[in-house]
Amino acid sequence: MPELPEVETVVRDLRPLLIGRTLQGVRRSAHALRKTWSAEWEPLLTGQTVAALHRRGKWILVELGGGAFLMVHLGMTGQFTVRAADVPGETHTHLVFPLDNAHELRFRDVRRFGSVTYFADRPTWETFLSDKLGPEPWDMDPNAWRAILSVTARNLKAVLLDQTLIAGVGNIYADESCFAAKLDPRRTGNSLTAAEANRLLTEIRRVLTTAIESRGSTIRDYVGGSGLMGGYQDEFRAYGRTGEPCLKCKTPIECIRLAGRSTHFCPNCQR
DNA sequence: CCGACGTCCTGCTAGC
DNA sequence: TGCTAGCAGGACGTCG
Repeated sequence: MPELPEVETVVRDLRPLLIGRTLQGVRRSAHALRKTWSAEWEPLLTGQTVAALHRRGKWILVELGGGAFLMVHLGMTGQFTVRAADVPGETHTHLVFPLDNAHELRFRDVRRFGSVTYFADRPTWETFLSDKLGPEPWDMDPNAWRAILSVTARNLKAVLLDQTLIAGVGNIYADESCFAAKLDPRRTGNSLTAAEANRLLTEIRRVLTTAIESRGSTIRDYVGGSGLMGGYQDEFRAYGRTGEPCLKCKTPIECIRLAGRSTHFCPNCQR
């Protein structure tokens, strides 16, 4: 669910709520997350002060004063929020970190595709992510992007969803980026001209930046770090608009299955 | 090696 | 009105 703009919003929301706060301990539910939470981490975290929050792709990194990190992935339905301790926890809250100010850092995840894991230091998580994540969209060198596309027979949708090629794009923003770039998501990477590849990267960056400014998109579960919903769902031009008229040419938006995901596009504008 | 597809999990709803 | 098949912001393992 949460893609780069939603994860970035969570991180920005959490910074003023978490930095300088001390973790008082850990409470957890009986349910297993995608990656197992280890009880051995709990004494290592307790008493640690939050020094910084970072985002890399769709991953959140909570940097602790002692040099260790909590690495969080929200999966499809994850929520990572700070709430007053006297506000009752919602169902599917799997990890609770009481803070030193009568608040709690809470990880809630209905489908449990998300995870929270502990890393002893920065090199350890950087190594863990190194073979999983390509560059951030704004760090992607246009020459490298053209090279990536030129050597693959996969369709654009599959390329955009592949986190090892470019980090942070998910199902919503893949569709919105293809629409903005006027490219048919069924096109193969190696069919794009250099100009088309450049256009796609430009539009990915623009769409993601605009979505961050709107605090991301709330379809169902997503909320920011303080519980606020996103606003970019009102700006969708392709995603979720099946059968509705294209906002440019009135042609009904089509929905097909691509890379195993529902894919929305305008068959007239996107070529 | 690359690309396609099933699987993990729960909740909601479109369509019968 | 009531039921259920199918689908949902993701990632990863397996198979051909």
